[in-house]
Amino acid sequence: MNQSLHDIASKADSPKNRAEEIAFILRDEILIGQYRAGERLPSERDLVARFNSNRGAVREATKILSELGLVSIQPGGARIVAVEQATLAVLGPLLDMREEVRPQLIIEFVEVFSALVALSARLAMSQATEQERHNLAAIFDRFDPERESTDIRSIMAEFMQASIDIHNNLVLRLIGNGLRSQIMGRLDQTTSDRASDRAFIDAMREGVLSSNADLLATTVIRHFDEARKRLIEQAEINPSSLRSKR
Amino acid sequence: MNQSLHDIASKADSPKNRAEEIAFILRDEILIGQYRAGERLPSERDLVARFNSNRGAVREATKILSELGLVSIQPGGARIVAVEQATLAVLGPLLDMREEVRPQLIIEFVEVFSALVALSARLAMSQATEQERHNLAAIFDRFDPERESTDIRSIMAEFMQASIDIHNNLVLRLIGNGLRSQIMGRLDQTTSDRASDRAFIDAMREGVLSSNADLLATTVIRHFDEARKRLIEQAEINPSSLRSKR
DNA sequence: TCTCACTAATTGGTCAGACCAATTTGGTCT
DNA sequence: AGACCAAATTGGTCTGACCAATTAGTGAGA
Repeated sequence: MNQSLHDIASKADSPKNRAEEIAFILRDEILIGQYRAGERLPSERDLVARFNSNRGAVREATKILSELGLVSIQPGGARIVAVEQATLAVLGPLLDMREEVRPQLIIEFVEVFSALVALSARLAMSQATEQERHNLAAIFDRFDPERESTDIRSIMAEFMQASIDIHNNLVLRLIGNGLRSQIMGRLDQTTSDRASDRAFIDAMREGVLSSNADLLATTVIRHFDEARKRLIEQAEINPSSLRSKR
Repeated sequence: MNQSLHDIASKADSPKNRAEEIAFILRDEILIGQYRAGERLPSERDLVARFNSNRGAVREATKILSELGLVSIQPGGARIVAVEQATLAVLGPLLDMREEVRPQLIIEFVEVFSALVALSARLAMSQATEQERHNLAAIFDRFDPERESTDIRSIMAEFMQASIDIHNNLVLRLIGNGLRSQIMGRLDQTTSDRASDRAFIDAMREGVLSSNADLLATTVIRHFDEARKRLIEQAEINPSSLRSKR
């Protein structure tokens, strides 16, 4: 019955219908590299035969792939597009499927996320009311070094969301949505230095309460920098082709 | 015959088939606010009647909307989702359709883009070979204060792409793709101080050649900050509901 | 009058088969 | 080799049908 917790936590996307089922299979095959960029996707009729389905469903599936930016559909044939031209929505599947690139990809995510959280913090500080700053600070009070459920990662995520609610930058919000839905929930549990976490959290709370955007932003960046270094160490211990071709 | 130039430049998306045609119309209606979030989308059969089409095409259209994150399709009916939960792909249409939010949206874009270019510059500097730094610097040599075709904006865009090619951060690249396809080409021509532009470009070139990531990043941020301030001034002169609800 | 259970209508999901227009392909001729 | 042409392939469009799940409506009972 209650298998939802596990499913949602890890490999997230379960197809809602036949079209998505087909689309996800093809998507994964493309991400694995089974087709090379520029190559032709099998024709709709071939896919119908392969999946024992009908053209309607297959067409909806290829529509999805096209929307992901993974294929380019034209009369005469559909062609595979390089992953580098796709949308953020391929990140999740990429994390699930390509174990070799996973460590590197997570590091790259941290690099970007760090800058975005720092930016969001600055923007929020520049226009937060006293009430909003107070609410923001309250997020950090949830941190409890004893309890694992309140790890710094979820606090960071919540802080990101809350700061976005304050400055209300739609561009930042949409990017945040994409990153959250693709990455969060697919990250491994990592052990971090709780004392160090405590220090970061305290610094951030102080930054928020004193409306010190610089302190806040630099603390955010320092925290993610530490996380990044830990990730690099792990990746080097377990050398799974860091900095490899994708 | 050669109408492509104009079309590509402004309102970019011309539907490739009936499904996209329908999808774009519905998308725009949703973005305009014709349906409120949570409301039900007309049934597929109703849409068939309205667009004089068939269910296949209509279903492909709603599939696209679902992929954009604008509607949530379930057996029993499809519902409109809040714009804030969509993907980056709604930014372009939003710029095209909602004149009132356009200035604010562009400012928000600049805020985010600034941080991302700065990040990209830092990452590139941290691992660029001498050859790569040289090529990067060459981009700035294209700037010519006399010729309008080489404005600082296109140089910045090219620098962003080139720096991404160096550090090869996929997350950053995908976000960059999304922003570029949605925003670039929809920005108005703005007049900027060519002398000031010259100064920024020179500083960036120096930053690149001396591998001074801090100089490079702060210059990028200063430039976009100036651009942002100009945009705010323009928006206040032409007061089209800045900081309004979306 | 309200609530709940049941029924009927609506809706999305799936499927088969057909025709068109454009592209692609393969062969032919120069 | 290269240009050209005809045939096969491919995506685009359309019709009509049936199923399963949801929703909305109705009526019985409290």
